Amino acid sequence: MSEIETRNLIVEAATKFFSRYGFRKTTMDEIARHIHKAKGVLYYYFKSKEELFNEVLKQELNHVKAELSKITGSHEDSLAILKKYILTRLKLLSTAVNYHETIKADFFEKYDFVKDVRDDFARFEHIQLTHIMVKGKKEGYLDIRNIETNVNITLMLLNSIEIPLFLQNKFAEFEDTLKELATMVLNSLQKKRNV
Amino acid sequence: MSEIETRNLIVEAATKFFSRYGFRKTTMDEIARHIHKAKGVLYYYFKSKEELFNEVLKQELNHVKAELSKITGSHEDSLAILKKYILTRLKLLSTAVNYHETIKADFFEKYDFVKDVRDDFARFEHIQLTHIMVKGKKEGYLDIRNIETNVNITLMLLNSIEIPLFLQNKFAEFEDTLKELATMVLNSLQKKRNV
DNA sequence: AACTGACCAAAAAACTTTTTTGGTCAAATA
DNA sequence: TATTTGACCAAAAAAGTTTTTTGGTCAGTT
Repeated sequence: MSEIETRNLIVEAATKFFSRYGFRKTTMDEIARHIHKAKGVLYYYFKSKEELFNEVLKQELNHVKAELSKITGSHEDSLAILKKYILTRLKLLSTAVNYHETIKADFFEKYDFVKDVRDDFARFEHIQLTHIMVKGKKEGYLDIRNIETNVNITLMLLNSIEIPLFLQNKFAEFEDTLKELATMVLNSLQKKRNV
Repeated sequence: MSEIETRNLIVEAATKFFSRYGFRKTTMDEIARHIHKAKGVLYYYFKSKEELFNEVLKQELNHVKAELSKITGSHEDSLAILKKYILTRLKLLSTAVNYHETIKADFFEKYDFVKDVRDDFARFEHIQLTHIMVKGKKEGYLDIRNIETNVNITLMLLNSIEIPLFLQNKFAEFEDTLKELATMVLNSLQKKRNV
């Protein structure tokens, strides 16, 4: 079996178990058994359990990044893009259970080993939102003096509501409200003239 | 010693210990010793440790409520009131450590016994914000179609950011940004004419 | 009415034993 | 040479046990 195939099988199986049981409750042995291999082979492809989890998380977030990139790159106007971005981001992340685990860990043990992947995602989002807002300003839709500040506040809000939504399972309860939330964020950035 | 005096002494001492060590690590005996009384006397005034903590939390939140009421009742225009309300709310709650403990508990054990006090505070805030927004609409400052929805979103945001701010100790880091956040919320509700 | 101090059951903490698990590696396979 | 294996080990987690602490009670005192 080719190296890449086995590696993929491992990540696939790991994704299954990590998603269902979480990092701690998943054992390397059960991942190996699931693909009918000896446990040792996992260590041929991955340095440690932490690195394997890292890879799973990375792929989970890569999927989100790919979808969000599509939105940012589309040819709609920046208002529509921003609204779609916010709603899609929340929708996609709501199913990213390994990502949820890492934010939950912020209150407990801390998963230091996922810092790089999470930082990468944070940087990605910063770039995307900056891009959208610069575009919006150019097009005259958005009334933003300090783009950096507005990007940071928007990201802070988006990150903050993840906790009630994903960790306290209020996503279903708030799903409709989220549209209003997005509208509110748009509203706060939109170019208008004071009455 | 009069009944009310002793009761106050107990609550005062309890506040001290609960604030420093939290609900679980504080013992009824040390509270009693601190006021040079036998432990049994605590149970003359309070049904249980939980009820005593409840009283401490209640007073903590009553202080916040009192300050916020002053703001809501002031004679400034509704935009200024709303901005002050948001900033003061966050500032005051940032020092309410027993309140922090109860939101932290949402991720762990759950302190069911504080539900009433917290619900009461939530209702209070709902009323205050509704009042401010109704006033703002009447005065023509705010452009709000559905007040109920806007109140709920604003509260959801305020509640959400408590977690990074208070539990992950990012209050100092974000303190300056909060002003911008308040401005952003105001902006989203303010009456303007689309360009 | 307000308070005490001895008392108890239950829970938490501390300690011990047992089991599981992450990780290694020499040898086997391909 | 590139993969894979299975036995192996130290360390950690889990399970089990003992000891200590603590919330709560109550008969009796002030």
